[in-house]
Amino acid sequence: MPLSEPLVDLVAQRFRVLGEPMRIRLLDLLREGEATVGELQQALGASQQNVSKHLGILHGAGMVTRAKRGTSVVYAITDDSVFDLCEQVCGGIRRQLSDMESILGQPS
Amino acid sequence: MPLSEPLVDLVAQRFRVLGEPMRIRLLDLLREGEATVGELQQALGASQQNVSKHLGILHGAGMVTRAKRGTSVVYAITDDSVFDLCEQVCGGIRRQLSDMESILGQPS
DNA sequence: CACCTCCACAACCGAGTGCTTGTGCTAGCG
DNA sequence: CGCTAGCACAAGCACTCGGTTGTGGAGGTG
Repeated sequence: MPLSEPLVDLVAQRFRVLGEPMRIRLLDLLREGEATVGELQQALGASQQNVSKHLGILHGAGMVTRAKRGTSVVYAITDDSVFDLCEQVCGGIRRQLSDMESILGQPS
Repeated sequence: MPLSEPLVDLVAQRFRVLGEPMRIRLLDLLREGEATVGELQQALGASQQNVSKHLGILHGAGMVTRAKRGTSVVYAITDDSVFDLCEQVCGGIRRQLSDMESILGQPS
């Protein structure tokens, strides 16, 4: 049976959140542990406002947690299952690359 | 160690392809087997050009295969692993919903 | 209290994208 | 050969979105 329309929208919205390189990089940095906005900003070399904006989107999607510690704000991964998604995607990319190489390796 | 920049872009691009409701619906329809553009168009109630365009994007990402059969073009899922991704996302959505309900079910 | 740090929110702009309209091309059919 | 069906490509338009700039507020520090 086909998926319901609202569920389709939710799934698409979730994928769209992960469809930005900077957000992928933020999640990848938070993979090693919690970090403040300043630390992430320095690690990425981006503006503070931009980093904060993307972190807000990730927080709105429930993928990261926000906690105030002193004057700083600490972000952390909510659920490690996000990395399973990235792992599957990386696996798919590797598979396509190997297919490409096997084709290029045997010219007509 | 952090992910390399080109890999981050590839992963984000892949997620972005799945970040459109209509493409999710197309993959969901193809889940039951191969189908022509006209069949998918009728099932979705969308324009033929729009369906063809999204199918082209899915084909460019290597997620569906294209084959000409008579005057029609038949599309099919390339790799079933795409559905594992959707399953994980749906699982995450269900988890968040249950968390929301558990919070709303216990008012302060 | 004055000052600075750290961060989030809002407005703006340029680029990307989804959808529509229009068109051309290929394959079957009488 | 003329005609239709089925599909992909291209241009145009409206919308979304990512990035920058500007600003305000919360929380330490002297």
